[in-house]
Amino acid sequence: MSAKLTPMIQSCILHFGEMGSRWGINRTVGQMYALLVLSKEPLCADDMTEALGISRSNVSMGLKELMSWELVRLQHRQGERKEFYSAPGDVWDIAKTLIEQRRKREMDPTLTTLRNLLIETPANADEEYAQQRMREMHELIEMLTLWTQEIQRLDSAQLGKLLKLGNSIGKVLDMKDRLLGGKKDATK
Amino acid sequence: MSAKLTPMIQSCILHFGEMGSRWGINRTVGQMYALLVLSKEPLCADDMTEALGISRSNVSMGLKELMSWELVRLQHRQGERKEFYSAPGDVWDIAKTLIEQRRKREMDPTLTTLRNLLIETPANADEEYAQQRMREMHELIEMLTLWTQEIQRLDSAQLGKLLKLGNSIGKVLDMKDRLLGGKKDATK
DNA sequence: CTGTAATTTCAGAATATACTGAAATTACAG
DNA sequence: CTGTAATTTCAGTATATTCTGAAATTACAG
Repeated sequence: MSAKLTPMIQSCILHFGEMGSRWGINRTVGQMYALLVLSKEPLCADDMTEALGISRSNVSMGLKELMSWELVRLQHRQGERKEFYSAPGDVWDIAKTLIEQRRKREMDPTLTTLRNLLIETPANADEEYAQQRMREMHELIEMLTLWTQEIQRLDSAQLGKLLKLGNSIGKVLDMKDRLLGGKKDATK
Repeated sequence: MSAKLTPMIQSCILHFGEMGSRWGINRTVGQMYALLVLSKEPLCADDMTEALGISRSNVSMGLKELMSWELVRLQHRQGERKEFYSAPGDVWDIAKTLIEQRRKREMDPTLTTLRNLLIETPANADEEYAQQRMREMHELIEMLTLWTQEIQRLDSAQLGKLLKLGNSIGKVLDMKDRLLGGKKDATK
C-alpha cells in the first residue's frame, strides 16, 4: 500500500481488508471497498491501484467482483472514457445490499437443496432422523429469508427505527401478543 | 468420502461443506458439522474419519475448530477413553451460537477499530469525511450488536415467535409508533 | 505406576486462491 | 473510420490454506 492515504484511513482500510477475508470476499476486495466508502469523490481504477499498491489487473477483477455484488456504482465524466466508481452514500443501503446478496448466495441455494432432499422418501431410520433435522433447518432458513425480504422494503429511516427497537425485543414480543395474539395464537 | 452414508445424507453434507467454505469455516469443517447435526447418536473422531474419508488428524483439527465455536458438545462413555461429539439438538440453539460467535469475531473487533479511529482529530477534509462514514458504520454495527445480544436472551420458542413476526415488520413498526411513538419521536 | 488406546501436534506435501504483467479487447473522441 | 486511452482476460507465478502421516503427548484402565 503506497501513496497519499493518511494513517487513519489506511488503518480503516486494512481492518476491513482483514474482515473481508473472513467473509467470502477477499482481502484486496475488502480494502478496495473500504477505500471507496471512505472517499468523498468517485475513484478510477488507477486511483485504487495507487492507493492500495496492487496491480491494475487486480483492481479490475476486484471491481468486477464488487459490481457482481451490486455494491458499487459506475459513473462517467463528460468526454472521458475513464470509469469512476463510488459506494452508496448511505451505510444502510450498503447493509441492505449485503443482506440481499448473501441471501441469494447462501440461503436460496441451501433452501433448494434442502427442499429436494426433503421430498425423498427416507430409506431407513437414519434418513428419517436426518430429514427431521433438515426440516428444522429449512424452516429456520425460510424464516430468515422472509425477514431479509421484508428488510429490502424498508427505507433507511425505517431500517434505523427497526434496529433501534432491538434493545427491547422483549417489548416487541409483548406488544405482538397484546395486539395480535389471541387470534391465531388462541391455540395456546 | 467413503462408507455407510446414504446418498441423501451425503448430498446434504456436501452442500454444507460448500456453504461452509463461503463463511470463515472451511469445507471439511462444514462437512463435519453437517454430519454431526444429521446424526442421532454422538460420533467419535474415527466415525467421522471414515464417513468423510479424510485423515484422522484433519478430523482432530476440525473438532478443535468446532469446539472453539462452541458448536459441539463433548461426551464420554463409562469406562472408555474415547471421546464422542454431538451437535445441539435444537437448530435455534445452533443459530444463536453462530450469531454470537460471529458477533465476537467480526463485529466486536470492528467496533474497537472504529472507535479508536474516531477519537482521533481529523487532520484534513478527507479525514473529516472518512470519519463521518466511520461514525455511520459504527452506529449501524453497534445496533446490530445490540440485537444479537438481545437474541441471546430468548429461548428457542421466543426466537421462533420473533422470526415469525418477520413477515410483518411494517406492522411492528406501526405498533411501535402507536404505542411508544410520540414520546421521543415527538421531535418529528 | 505401566501399557495402551486414544488425541494432538507439526513439518512437509498437496491444493486452492490471489496476484501480476503482457497481450487482447473495447470504447469512444476526434 | 482511426488512433489511442482505457479496460479485461488469462497463463503463469506467488502466496495462503488445507491436509496428511508420523511422532509426540495425553489419559486412564488395570
